[in-house]
Amino acid sequence: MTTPKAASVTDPLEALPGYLLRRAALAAVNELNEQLTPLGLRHADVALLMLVDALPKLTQSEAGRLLDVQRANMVAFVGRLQRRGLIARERVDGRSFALVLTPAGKRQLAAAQQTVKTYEHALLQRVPKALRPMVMPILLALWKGE
Amino acid sequence: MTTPKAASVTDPLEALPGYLLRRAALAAVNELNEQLTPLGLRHADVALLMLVDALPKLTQSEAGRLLDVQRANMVAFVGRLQRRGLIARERVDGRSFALVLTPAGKRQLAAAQQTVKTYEHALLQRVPKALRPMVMPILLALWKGE
DNA sequence: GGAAGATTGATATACTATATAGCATTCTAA
DNA sequence: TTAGAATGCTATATAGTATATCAATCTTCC
Repeated sequence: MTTPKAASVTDPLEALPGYLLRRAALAAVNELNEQLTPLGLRHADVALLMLVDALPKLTQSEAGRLLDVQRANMVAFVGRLQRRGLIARERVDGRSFALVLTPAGKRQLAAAQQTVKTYEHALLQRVPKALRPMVMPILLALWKGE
Repeated sequence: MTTPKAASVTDPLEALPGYLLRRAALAAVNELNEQLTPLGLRHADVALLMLVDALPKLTQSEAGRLLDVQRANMVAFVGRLQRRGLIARERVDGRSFALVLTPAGKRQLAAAQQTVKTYEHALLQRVPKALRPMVMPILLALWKGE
């Protein structure tokens, strides 16, 4: 009788909440990215589009702060979406612009929202019903300490 | 009276569990990495050390599968820890080796474990006591659907 | 026992995400 | 009005991750 291997082996990392948090997040983001590929978008793109849509007159660096993306990295990020005609920059100031969605951007966002909605729903669905109401409070607490 | 800005703005992304999951995980990993810098380790290093310690005779590519790291990327990863004298490779097969901790590796791991323990504890502490027992089940469910 | 296919470690390579430093321009506050 | 802060930007570096491919070795099945 051979010793059963990998399958039955106990991974000690799975006892660590921080590790689970990271693995769960990676798996989830990858899944979302896959589902977004038909739209030619990545999760970060959709996040920015949603942000710009929800917070009109949002500035490029304000968006960066909300998304935790360096000012320097926002340039190419926004630039790419602008080149694709999804976002426009409107001077609001001698040094900053407000980001706005173009009509095409709004359409793309609407499509992406559908995907995201389905994805988020499926994600929650994985959690046993009884625990589901605790998901958001727990994740918020883990992120910001409430 | 001016309109209050960024601080009071409602970020629509914060209503999405998937987004919270990712942000929480990023924040947590960054925090752990900071706490590990005195040891010259990154979170992934510690994960591998823990794995190798807990699962003796673990093979390089088995470790990769558990950590979800491509075989190709395990080469440099393990190589770096080997070059630092923390891990050794023992031929077990014409084509594969088992990974084992060197004495120095065991010492480094012990130190790292302390850091990790403190970190994991602080992480859990952020969650209100009543919700704490649900953290692990929820994260496991989000990751693997139970 | 031998051939076909799978597995392992490795190399090369590329792409994404992210971080820092520095710069010119513009705004804000003392 | 001047000192300091903020903004967008460039350049650059690093970490993480992905794919394709290779030679050597192992496994399976006839």
